[in-house]
Amino acid sequence: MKVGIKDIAARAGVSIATVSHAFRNPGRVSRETREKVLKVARDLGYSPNNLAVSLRTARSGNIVVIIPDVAGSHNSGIIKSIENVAHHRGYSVLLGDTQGSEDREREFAAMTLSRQADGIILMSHRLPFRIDTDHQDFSALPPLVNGCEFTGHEEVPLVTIDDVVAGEDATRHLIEYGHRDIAVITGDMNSPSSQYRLDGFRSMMKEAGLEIRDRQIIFGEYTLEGGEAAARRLLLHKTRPTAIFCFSDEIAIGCMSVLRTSGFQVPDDISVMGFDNIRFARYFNPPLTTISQPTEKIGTLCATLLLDMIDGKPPKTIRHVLPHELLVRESTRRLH
Amino acid sequence: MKVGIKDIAARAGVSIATVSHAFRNPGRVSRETREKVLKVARDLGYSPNNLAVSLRTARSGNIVVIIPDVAGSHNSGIIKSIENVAHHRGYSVLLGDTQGSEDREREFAAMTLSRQADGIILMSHRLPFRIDTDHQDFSALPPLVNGCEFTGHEEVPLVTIDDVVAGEDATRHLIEYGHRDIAVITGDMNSPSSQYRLDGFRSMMKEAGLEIRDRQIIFGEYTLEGGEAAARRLLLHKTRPTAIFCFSDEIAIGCMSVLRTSGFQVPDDISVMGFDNIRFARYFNPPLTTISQPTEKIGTLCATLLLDMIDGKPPKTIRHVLPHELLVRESTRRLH
DNA sequence: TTGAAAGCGCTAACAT
DNA sequence: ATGTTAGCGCTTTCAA
Repeated sequence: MKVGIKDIAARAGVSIATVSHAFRNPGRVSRETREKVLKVARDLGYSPNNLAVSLRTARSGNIVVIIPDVAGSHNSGIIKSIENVAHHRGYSVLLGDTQGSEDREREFAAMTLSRQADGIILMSHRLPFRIDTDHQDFSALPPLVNGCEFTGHEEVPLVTIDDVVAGEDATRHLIEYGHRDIAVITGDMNSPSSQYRLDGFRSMMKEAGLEIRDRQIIFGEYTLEGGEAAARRLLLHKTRPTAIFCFSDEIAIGCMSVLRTSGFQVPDDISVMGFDNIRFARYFNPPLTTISQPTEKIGTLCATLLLDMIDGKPPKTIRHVLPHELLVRESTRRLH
Repeated sequence: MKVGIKDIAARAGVSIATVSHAFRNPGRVSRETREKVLKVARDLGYSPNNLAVSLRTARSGNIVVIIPDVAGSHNSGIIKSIENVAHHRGYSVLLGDTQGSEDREREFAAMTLSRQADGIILMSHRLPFRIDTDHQDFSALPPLVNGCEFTGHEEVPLVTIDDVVAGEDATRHLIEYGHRDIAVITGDMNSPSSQYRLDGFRSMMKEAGLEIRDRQIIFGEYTLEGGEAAARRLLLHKTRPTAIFCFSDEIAIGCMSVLRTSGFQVPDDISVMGFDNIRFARYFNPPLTTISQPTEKIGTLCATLLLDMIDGKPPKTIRHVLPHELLVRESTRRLH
């Protein structure tokens, strides 16, 4: 039933080596034998067993992307562009949705050790290997690029935006709009990018001589529900901010929904600022002011870098900082 | 550098068969040898070459999900739940984002032929195989389950909702709210589920004795931009509908955004109804009235069915119709 | 231009 | 309980 290279060889009256060459090394086989082989292959409905090919060539043709949540709007955009370049270069992508679990990060990363994947795109802040025990040094790591997050290892190629500056830009916008009482809703603070954004917020507030009330910094998580919960805590207090800087658009959307049901108008009563510029941001009511991340470029660059590494071309630059952009729409309002 | 089963065998002073058994067939090896083997394996940093295992066992441990757009909110939710059950059952998922291209559907499906995947979850309305030529009959197809769409082949296990009834339910809601002038914005009409929804709309309108103006059926596509474009066409005409039934939430969101910028209030001037109940639907302003699809259940069932098939357990039921639900929120309004 | 043969790393039937 | 051995399906030297 399942036809292999040797069935073709038998039927075409050539050796299996010739069949193999006919496919991968057309130059080493005469035109006519090649055509004969190809025809027989077609007649027999042959399709190569890539497992065997991979075993032999030590190249699986897969890359694995390790990401906390496939369904997040920002993430799925990145995945899509990764898949796109991978496909163009003949690779498939294995999906590693970790839900933030370090165990699962490790499991997925182990697919390179077990030869099921040739490299890793890691959207996490922790390296899924024990450098000290599993690997002697970084050169022994499988091809790996770190996207959007920073593991703390300078040796690992990195694709990201400048979260500190982005945090500053967002805050500056609010300040320029006359806000003095600015709250922030962070995402998971285990992630360095969240810390950087908060650093940016703090430095800009300080620069403007504005006071930061600890109570107005809500440590949340990167979800719609996180935004809701945080907004509720914010509204509870006697004094309320005039603007809220949310560390993701999803947080902002969750937050705005609570504001609305609590009777607040955005931006008339409270300005809300997001982060990411997910697809939905400009469609929201009101359209979301946000920091735009170059989602597609991030995915494309991660994949390109990784595939180059797999091909033996180490990246010229280790640290790739892509430009972000402040997008002022209608969820923030100038005071007075 | 790369340690294999035979390195362990050598170091532990046993045969490679014993090493293999120590891992996969612990009962067939004495306690002490097994422990010795395991220890050596750990010391040497052994990790099995799953390519070799797969080649030998003829089981890749991968399933491929073929889906038009990974980044679509409805889709990514399904993928996430597929990934979840796959992972629990020891499988990985290969991502097949096709952007609607039939070629790419075929390419991804071919991964089963090339043994890189053991089965397929197909979110498309066309079978990526030529039944006549590639395969004699359906029993020769690789394990396959069809999700959310219908290929027209009754033999292929199917997980879906009843789109006709869902279309009727949506339309009935609008009619019950007093609307007589109802427009619809469809998605890609190549997809049978779109056709079914439209069938449902038509039959319900007819049942209510309401007139359907052809001009008020806009054939669009399942995107935010599709919703925008369709809404513009709708608004252009002298007479306007009082309600718009959109075939996806994304369409509805695009549509509402155009309504808003054109000065219309939703639902005061025009009611808008979505479909899918994506995560964002209830957070929208106004919260979206929609038909809820059991996203997670769809993914879970698809994966379970497929994995069972791979394990040699053919599904008892071929056609799985999951319940949908009308969710009345605030984007539709009772007339008068 | 073609073929013989070794072997990628592992599993599993069979033998001991 | 452990070992021997024959492959899984293919690529790739090396020789003819």
